[in-house]
Amino acid sequence: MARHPDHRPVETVETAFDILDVLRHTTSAGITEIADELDLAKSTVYRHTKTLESRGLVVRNGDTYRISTWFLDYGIHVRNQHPLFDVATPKVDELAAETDEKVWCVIEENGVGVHIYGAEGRHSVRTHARIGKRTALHQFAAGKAILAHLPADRAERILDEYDLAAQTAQTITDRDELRSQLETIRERGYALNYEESVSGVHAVGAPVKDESGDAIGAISIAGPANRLSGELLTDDLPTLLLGATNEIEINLAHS
Amino acid sequence: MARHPDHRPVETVETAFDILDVLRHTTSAGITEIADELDLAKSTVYRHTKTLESRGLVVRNGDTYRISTWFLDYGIHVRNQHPLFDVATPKVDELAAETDEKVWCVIEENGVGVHIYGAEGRHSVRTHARIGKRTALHQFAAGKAILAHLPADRAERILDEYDLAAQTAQTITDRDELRSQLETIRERGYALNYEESVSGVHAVGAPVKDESGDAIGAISIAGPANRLSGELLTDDLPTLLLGATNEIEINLAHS
DNA sequence: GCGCGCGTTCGAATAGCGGGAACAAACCTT
DNA sequence: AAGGTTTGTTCCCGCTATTCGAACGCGCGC
Repeated sequence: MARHPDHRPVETVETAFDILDVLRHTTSAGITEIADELDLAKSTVYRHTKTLESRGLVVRNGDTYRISTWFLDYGIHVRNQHPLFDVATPKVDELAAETDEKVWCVIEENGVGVHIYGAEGRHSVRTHARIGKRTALHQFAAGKAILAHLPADRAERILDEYDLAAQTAQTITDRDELRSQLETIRERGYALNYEESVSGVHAVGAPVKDESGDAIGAISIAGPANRLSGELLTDDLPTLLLGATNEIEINLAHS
Repeated sequence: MARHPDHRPVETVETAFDILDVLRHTTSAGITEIADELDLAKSTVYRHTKTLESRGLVVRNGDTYRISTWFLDYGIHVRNQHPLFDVATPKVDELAAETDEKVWCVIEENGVGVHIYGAEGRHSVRTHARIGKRTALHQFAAGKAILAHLPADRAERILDEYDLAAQTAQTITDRDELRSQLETIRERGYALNYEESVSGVHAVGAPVKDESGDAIGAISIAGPANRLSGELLTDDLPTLLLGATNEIEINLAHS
């Protein structure tokens, strides 16, 4: 495990997923449209698309194709078998009912945060977040909570890779500032987000750690900035949230 | 469109998805395990898996791999952009709140029913249904409602293909019986399910039709057999349900 | 400590992928 | 109505990229 052999990827597989990516971004597209976009011969795209269609992975609608609900089956399966899902879901529901705000369960995968479950409170804010949404870890409360509780070298490598892109004017883009925030987060156990991912939205996030103390995910509570402020944001909600994540960690260890 | 050209599929793509299928069924597997299952050389599986990993489509955990949450992103995207999703979701929630039972939104794709959204009522039965679940149309209320409102030739072709496999002892396996039920369903506008998909569970299903009168999906209400019986099952719930699907159809036409 | 089993690497052979050109049908435009 | 444009579809050839099998090195457990 030292050398870099030439690991050339299987190009045919890459083009297949390139095609699927085009279909994912364009809702529905035809053969020529895809071929133009990817700079491939029509015949190549044709054969690939027919292959995917025969597997049921894309669905034909007249002369255009869209990706099929098999991906929903694959995706929900992935989510449901994640160790955090079963134990976190009921707690997320509880938190949403108690706080009346939007509550998310986020896991870490390859250095990004993935929203795997969300519960609506009665006064939930509507953001563009949705199940499956991937967000850079430094841009939101749950992500920062995860980042702060990852092994130091992994955290640094993740920061190297994603380079602190800004999402709003408040997003932390300075590495030193982020480092000191992460330190604070480690000390008090939870993270705050002041309009760093969506303007007008504040949030609290707390990590869910495994036996070795590394974060495998996080839970967050988000709401409008004017409602989530003062002691509610810095005391009441964190207390509630930490209680929940603590319970989740215990259940996680015994499952 | 008469001859049978030799439509040979792209085999490399097929093996890639064969690998993904193995990973989907086994939670997590190693290179050799996959290679044995598929009768492929270890080196082939190795290269494919590394390709999928470099795209983030599978995730490595020590020496085993699992499929990644990208499929959740793909899948939820497919669901959200389905025309039925946005208009059906609020109605499904309403029905669940009003009836206190489990309510599902199902769409038809390639002759199978796909559960794309479900809402819990306070007394929901727990079945093995979940988002993304695919079910043969003849086996459940929503599916029969769809089948009854598909163009006759398409419906027949679907029945040819799936051959009326039984799910419980009550599942309709006789084609003539099914045909006469579908006729009844067309007349009264809704379908009933007496333990045909899950023993102990009854359900009502009604189709959602597009402008041309063909079903694109259906909504169903399911609950324990002893609670869902008598006039509730044959009168009250159908009335409620048909009101909802009617509204959905109107909203669908204006969107 | 020895061996089985795992992931990993390499090279070689061939089959299968990709491209381009040509066809057919549908669709506008005129 | 006719011709031009664009689409999906088919065919075939050449070359490359995929596949396989064998060999290596490592770690785990018997």
